[in-house]
Amino acid sequence: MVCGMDVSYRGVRGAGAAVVLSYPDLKILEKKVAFRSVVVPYTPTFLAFREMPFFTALMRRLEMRPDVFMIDGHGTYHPVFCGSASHFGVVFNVSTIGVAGGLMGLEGEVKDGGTILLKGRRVGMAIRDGKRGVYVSVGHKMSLDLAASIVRGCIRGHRKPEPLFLADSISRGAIRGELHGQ
DNA sequence: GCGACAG
DNA sequence: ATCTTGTCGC
Repeated sequence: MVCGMDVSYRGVRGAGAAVVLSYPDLKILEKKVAFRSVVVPYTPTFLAFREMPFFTALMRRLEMRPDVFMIDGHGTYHPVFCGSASHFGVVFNVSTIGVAGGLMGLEGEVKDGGTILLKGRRVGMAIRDGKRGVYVSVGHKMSLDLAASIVRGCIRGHRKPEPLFLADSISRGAIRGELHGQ
């Protein structure tokens, strides 16, 4: 089972969504949403501090035990090799994969074909389906090759792999729905 | 319609 | 990430 997690915002309010899918058939097994008010502003390379409260709430609500978590953000592709996907994996001691739509332009960053090197370390891979692709990096307890293989196995005709595509649309629908309930 | 993308 | 509106395309 693979679980996609993402957070959508509307002003100070945010909605986090976790979607558990079977693998490799990608059938939805569980969905959870958690609302919170954010207190931490967004600062590049510190995304985890803003999103962890949502992930923690979602982990409390999840009933299933996914084998791997897919996070909308980077893993080892980070100044200190610890992006939000890594941070989350370490805190909960689970396997994680970071998937993001773009690079940040970090110091010591080199693109070697589809491979991303950071200060000489192989920290990411570009995975493309159509015109634009996504960047995959290891979060925690996972090899880059397996992470890339799993992400490829979750692509279903969208730029983002299905677990994140679903978590993204569910969290967006949830935060917009909260507006209508006020 | 839904998703991608311009901007 | 979000705001907003239209257009192109499957």
